[in-house]
Amino acid sequence: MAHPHSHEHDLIDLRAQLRGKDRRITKPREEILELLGKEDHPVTAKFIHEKLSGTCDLVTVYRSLKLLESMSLVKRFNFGDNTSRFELISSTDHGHHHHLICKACRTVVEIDECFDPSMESKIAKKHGFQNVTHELEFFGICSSCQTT
Amino acid sequence: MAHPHSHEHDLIDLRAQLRGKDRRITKPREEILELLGKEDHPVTAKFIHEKLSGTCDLVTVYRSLKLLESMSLVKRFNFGDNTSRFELISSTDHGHHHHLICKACRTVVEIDECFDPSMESKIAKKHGFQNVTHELEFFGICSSCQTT
DNA sequence: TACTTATTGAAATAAACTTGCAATTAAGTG
DNA sequence: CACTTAATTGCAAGTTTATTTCAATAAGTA
Repeated sequence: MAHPHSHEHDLIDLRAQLRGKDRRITKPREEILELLGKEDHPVTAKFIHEKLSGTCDLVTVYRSLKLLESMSLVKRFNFGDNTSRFELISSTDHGHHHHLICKACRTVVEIDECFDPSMESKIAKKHGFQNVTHELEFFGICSSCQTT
Repeated sequence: MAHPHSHEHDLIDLRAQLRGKDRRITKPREEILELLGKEDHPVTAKFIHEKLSGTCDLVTVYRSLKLLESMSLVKRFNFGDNTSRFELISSTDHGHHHHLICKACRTVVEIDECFDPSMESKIAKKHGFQNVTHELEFFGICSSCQTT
């Protein structure tokens, strides 16, 4: 699920959301958004820092990602290796989609399928929770790693 | 979802699986299994170490959990805070169930519902993956944290 | 341009987890 | 039961990921 030119759109979103909030449009924030716009899968802060090769500090990457996440421009994922991965929230699915991850080589495939949303509201009602969302990831062995 | 006396059963499993494998039944391993048998929800290595209060080192807890996980006696979960949590695999559901976590107070509720398993095989076939499993967790705001 | 203050970089700190190695101990054998 | 052997443990040190502190920098504004 590529995001062809969505990063342009996200830069507009960034400017719009920052305006009048005592926040600033900075080079690192723009660069991180632009880079995420070119990536097809969630990437780590370290990966972003390496790709940006010295234009800003790793600390700034962490801070920027946290900000972009709080602005709902970026979504944080967890693939079970205790490392956060980040993906641009696309306007088409509002960041809601899932992944299929190869347990051997860590290849990631984007998944469009999701289950019946009524399950979520059912669970919310049953346990008295509000704003119930879910995180769903699939794990398996990809075709190239099946060579036994 | 409590595990009333299942820890006894798991001690038997532990002994059975270790026997003849150049592995040993040790006090820390037994104690960790017993403790997990009394817990209703996934707990962190740190939590286990504190509960065991000095009977063994935190390093041993990490190592034991890794072993128990590899023996399929314990399952590792990830609730998005970059910390592994561990739960005894119950004989009834083979460790497959999900959780509803309060984003505010981190309270955990066990969930029995799951989606149609055909979705998994459909995804496996579509992308040429084998042994496809999934991790699904729900997040929301629990009733006591809704006081706005 | 000058001012104000959000943001950055660098170093220090924190938290989760792993590794190396000597000391300990489980479990088989005589 | 004592003896032997190697798996396991504890402790210290090391990794990795992420956060905090604070002086220096730079974005937005008058």
